[in-house]
Amino acid sequence: MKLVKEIDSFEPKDIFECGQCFRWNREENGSYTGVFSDCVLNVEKCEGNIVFNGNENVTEEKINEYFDLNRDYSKIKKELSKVDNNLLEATNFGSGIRILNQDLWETIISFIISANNNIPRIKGIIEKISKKYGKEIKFNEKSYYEFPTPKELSKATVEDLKNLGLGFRDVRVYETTQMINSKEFDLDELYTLDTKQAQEKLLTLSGVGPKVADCILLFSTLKRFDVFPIDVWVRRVMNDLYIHEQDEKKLNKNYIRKIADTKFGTLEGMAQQYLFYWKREQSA
DNA sequence: CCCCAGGTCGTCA
DNA sequence: TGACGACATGGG
Repeated sequence: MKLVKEIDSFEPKDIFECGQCFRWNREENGSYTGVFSDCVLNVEKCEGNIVFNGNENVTEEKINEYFDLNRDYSKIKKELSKVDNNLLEATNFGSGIRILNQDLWETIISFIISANNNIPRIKGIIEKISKKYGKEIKFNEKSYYEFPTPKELSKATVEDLKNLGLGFRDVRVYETTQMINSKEFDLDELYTLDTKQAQEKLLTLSGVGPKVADCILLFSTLKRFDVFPIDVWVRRVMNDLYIHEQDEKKLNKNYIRKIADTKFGTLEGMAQQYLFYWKREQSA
């Protein structure tokens, strides 16, 4: 299928390289190709329009949902840019960011793998998992692979996972997969909980701590903006911009979170993403 | 050889 | 609670 849309606040590079997703890759012409659910899709910006080119499973409805097209990002940026000059600059820099509605299960496993890891390697591991345990999809003569279902991934032993290069995360991915596949952990229940409760429930999964839980809440279909994932980059940018005191407070996550709460309010998750992308691209 | 990467977990005070 | 080291792997 092919679809052309005029969309405000939509820049492929900003969306796919702001750290929220791991299955999108840049093509030579600057477009991006990726896989979500059973869809393979190429996204390109041409003279202000967004061109979507995908396999037969892609529909406009799925695109609207996945790319969060029913949300007014101009309004969010306007709101955040009123906070201070830092956010003004950060939202201008990443003005084409949209927070994707990614599959909850896939997001959980992806961010467990992200722990103490770097983005290129995270992408490589997820690709290997998909290739080995997910269904093949053909698109333009090439093979792509769906991210495996819990049932499909539950066939992987700890040893299998280790061989894919997961490092010390092999046991955690294994245990969490078993918990979800057996329904001991109910994914659907998360949607019924408020953010705080959902956070606590996510923490019961193996390999999910505060940072990973917040990323899951922010980047999946759970879509909570009232979280503030703190990793090394966010800590760095928050220290640089807002904390000019002793080293003790600089290292304190709760202190950073409190500043984020009071400054950014219920949009703190969005603020985090603009700041993360801004800071990381600058030092790249 | 070092250090680092979208941290979590177990342990110990 | 809060600090601290271990934990695999690959790239710079």
